[in-house]
Amino acid sequence: MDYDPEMTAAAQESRAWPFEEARKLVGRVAKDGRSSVLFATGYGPSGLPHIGTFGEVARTSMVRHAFEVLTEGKVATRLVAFSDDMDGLRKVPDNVPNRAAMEAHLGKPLTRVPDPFTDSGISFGAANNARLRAFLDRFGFEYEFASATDYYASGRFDATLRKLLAVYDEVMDVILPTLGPERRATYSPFLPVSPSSGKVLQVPMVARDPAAGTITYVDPDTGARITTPVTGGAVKCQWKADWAMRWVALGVDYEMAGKDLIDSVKLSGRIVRALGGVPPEGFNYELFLDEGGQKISKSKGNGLTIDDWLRFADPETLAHFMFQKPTAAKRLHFDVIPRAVEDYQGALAAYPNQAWRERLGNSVWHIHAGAPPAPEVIEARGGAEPLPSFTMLLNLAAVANSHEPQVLWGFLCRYAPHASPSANPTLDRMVRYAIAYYSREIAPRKRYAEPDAVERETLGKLRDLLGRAPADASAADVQAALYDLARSVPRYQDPNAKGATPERPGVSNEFFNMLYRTLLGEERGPRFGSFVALFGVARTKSLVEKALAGELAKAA
RNA sequence: GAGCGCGUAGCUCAGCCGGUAGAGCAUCUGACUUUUAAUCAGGAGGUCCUGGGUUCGAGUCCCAGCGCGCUCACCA
Repeated sequence: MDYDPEMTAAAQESRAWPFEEARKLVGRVAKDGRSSVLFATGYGPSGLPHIGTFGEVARTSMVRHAFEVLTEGKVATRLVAFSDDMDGLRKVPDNVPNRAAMEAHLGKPLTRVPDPFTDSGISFGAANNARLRAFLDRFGFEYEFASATDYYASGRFDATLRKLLAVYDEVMDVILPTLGPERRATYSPFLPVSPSSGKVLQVPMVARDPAAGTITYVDPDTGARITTPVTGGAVKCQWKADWAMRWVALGVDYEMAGKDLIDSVKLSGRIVRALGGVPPEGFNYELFLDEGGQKISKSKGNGLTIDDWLRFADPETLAHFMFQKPTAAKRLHFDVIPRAVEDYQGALAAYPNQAWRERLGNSVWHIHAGAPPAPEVIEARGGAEPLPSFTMLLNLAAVANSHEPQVLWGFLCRYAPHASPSANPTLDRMVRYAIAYYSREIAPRKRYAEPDAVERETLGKLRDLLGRAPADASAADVQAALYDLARSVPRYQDPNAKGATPERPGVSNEFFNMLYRTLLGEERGPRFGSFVALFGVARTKSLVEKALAGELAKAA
């Protein structure tokens, strides 16, 4: 891999946050002269993959790439996406089917709970892991997936688990002062998996033997006194101890976390020191809030899911959102998507003409690991033009009242005759996204007006006019016919219109506004002749008939 | 109680290493169109929360305060 000297020079001074983060690691490497660093992200598969998990992987990847540039590729890097899938199922999620069946598995490791979404016998933990990986793969992240269940069972944690048992008292000294009296009575960094019920138990230790590597507890279901090794998957760690144990066992150098975990990061760091290790670098990003300013959480099911976002925009736009100010709380809901799309496109368009200094602060450099694609252009007005903005496409979808990409393409081709879905794949995706967004967010809010007597009569004339018009009537012809129709209705006559004469009155805006209100459910709309030409004479006629039958106003 | 974020135009926000305050939307004016919204040109609008400090110079850095909000204090 070659690095542009001007770029690496600019990187040393860049104040973009991924570089600031990466510099912490540069210092760490300089200290002990090691040849590789390990980045980690955590994931709890107790619910569908969280948009925050994507954010964490995206942001960590940005730091990783910044680090590689700073060190000119001389230090190897790895990124582990670690799934805490041995955690006990605490609560049946609200958004799953077969909730009653799932109740029976409360307390068991997530990899021992059947997935409620499928009948394939796969576990809930494994299924959610697969869902997360599918998305990370779709975006093209480079990472190694790791399952806690596998790591525990395979013995990869055994050495560190024994060490944890040896420093048991120190760990208790770190954790106990932070707990309330009730939990303090039962706390243990080791959570044995009950051989009788299969549940992950939160029980106090009655004895332990560091030399043998065993703990002893009383099984709450059977009352039996059980001695078990802490190794080999018989025991899982309580999560702050788990985090610390994992950091030490894997040698994690960098892991970021949400600000709700600030205290946990501190405590886990102290446990790492008790284990004789050095806690990883990292920082705390602000949380994502829903529309009402509440923390987005999988248990509440509020806020956007990854799939939600991808119905309306490319993954890159979500990565762009994640790049922006990770230390500021951000509302993450449908309304922010169009803006993220436009900002991303703007950043992509600006990139080629920027100096390195600006490029390294540009989100697209970080999103695309230093190699952003050339922005797509559209042939129009005899030259290459930037793509129409997403809000413009949304406007088009709204005024065209259409759920079909072809109708939008009809409008677009008037502006750019040489554009087509095959020549402009990005634009084609945006058209589909715009329609999806329109259908989801805008169409349901339409309010169709019930036509009054005069309006009904006028619409009746319009229906007859459309019935007589040829199927391929031009926009101009329809427009002219509309004006003539409106001229015959006193309500819509406007003697003050430009070019109006007493014999041939002008037409007031009120006529068109009436059409929009009754036919499109909007206050404003497109040039109606153009709309008819693109939407189709027959379809417009049936739209008018529906309005006359009161179906539109009733449905809304 | 502890920790964190935010406070800039009517609204949503940007503002990089301190150098005469920006964008989008909304609004207003004009052009164009047979008076409609995929058009164009232009205008108006700000005590950058407050008070100190550093500086030749502060929206930006430091200190204190006010306001709003979130998170953690059970679990992960």
